[in-house]
Amino acid sequence: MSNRLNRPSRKEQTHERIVGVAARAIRRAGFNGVGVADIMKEAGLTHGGFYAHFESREALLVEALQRASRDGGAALAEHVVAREAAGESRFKAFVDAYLGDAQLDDIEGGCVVAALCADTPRQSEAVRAEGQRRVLAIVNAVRAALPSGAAGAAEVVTATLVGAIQLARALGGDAGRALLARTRGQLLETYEASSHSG
Amino acid sequence: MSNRLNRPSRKEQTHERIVGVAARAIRRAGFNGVGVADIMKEAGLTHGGFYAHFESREALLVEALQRASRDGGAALAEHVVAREAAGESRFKAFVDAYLGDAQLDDIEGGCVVAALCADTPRQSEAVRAEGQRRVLAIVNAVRAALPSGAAGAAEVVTATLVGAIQLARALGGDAGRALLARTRGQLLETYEASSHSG
DNA sequence: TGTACATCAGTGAACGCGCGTTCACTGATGTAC
DNA sequence: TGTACATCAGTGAACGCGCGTTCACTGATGTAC
Repeated sequence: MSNRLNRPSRKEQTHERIVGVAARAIRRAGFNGVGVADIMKEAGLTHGGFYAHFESREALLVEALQRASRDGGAALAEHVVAREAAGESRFKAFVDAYLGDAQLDDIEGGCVVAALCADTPRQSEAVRAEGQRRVLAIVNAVRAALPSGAAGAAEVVTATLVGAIQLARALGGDAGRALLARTRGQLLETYEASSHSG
Repeated sequence: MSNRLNRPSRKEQTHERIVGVAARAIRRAGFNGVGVADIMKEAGLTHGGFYAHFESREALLVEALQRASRDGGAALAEHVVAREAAGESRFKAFVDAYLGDAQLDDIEGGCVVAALCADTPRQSEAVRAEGQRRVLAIVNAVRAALPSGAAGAAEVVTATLVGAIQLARALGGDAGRALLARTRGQLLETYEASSHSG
């Protein structure tokens, strides 16, 4: 709990720091790629204190998914707002940010659904449930960014965005950047045009 | 080596059986989700014999990726050939097979790129290199299935297919099936139409 | 066809290691007076 | 403001377990004569 000035307590600050580290770690290394001790060490702590903050490793994974979604969404929204203010269409700003070359190497700071959705069906019930919420969240974000006439395409566009980033990362380097560029072009052509004609 | 009748030796048969089990296991449970002992047990063997067949666990992963790609591709091709013979367009047959409802629950028998491409950047150099080849292979398969006028869209369509299957599996159940159905419709509308008009 | 022997695929115990989790303890924090 | 004490966040050693890997051995296979 916070103290009476509503400032986060020391423990709350530590808790948030651990979750923040974990949110990046699971995107970088996957659910099974980092251990409790790694995360605590990266947060500047020893592993023994972990269970004062979380009931289990799995409980941390659930919090980390939410946090990664929040952080990733915030970064994306910031980018979109800036580009929209500069006169770009919202959809173009969204697509350029989501499929930007900077996303190729920034797995740990990027979209949590792209990084982990293929792995959520293999996780425990609690993690799967949180994964479902993260998928719905990104579909909604895409719907809000689409031209109004194309709102029905939110799921397909989300699939394209998520798939393209994954394929580009798997290819890496120039081949990955080329795939991203082609996908950006195709998405804008398909869905911005459809909103003008429909 | 094979004997002089060119029949696979006992050891070769066992090797292939292990690789086949592993090809399914990595799709089901992920690269980090199954151990050497699990795979050997599922192949009806004890874990001690593993290193008579593979230099390391990683070497098995590379072989399993190739094998999963071959098996998944063969199943898909069979389906496409049958539907084409029944008068369907190749692209519709391909999309309906790849995004069929049966794919929702059949992760271990489905597309290896959809199951594992998000995880390959986190693996060793050898596995990543094999992952790149698997991505190129599926892009080529999609290109061959696209209407000739739309061949340039092979990468975007692959991204959509891979992303859609992953999102559908992460959502599961009715929501997943609905996403698949919408994506099938949208892909046919977008790319079969474009081939008629262009 | 039958026997003797070399080959070799597969067994199962053992290894060192890192994992998630527990717990008795420490030392800093912050309240009470 | 200063001291005494209770609280509690974080420490670090220890646990049981399962992992990838190794290796001495076994028993079946198949060739030589």
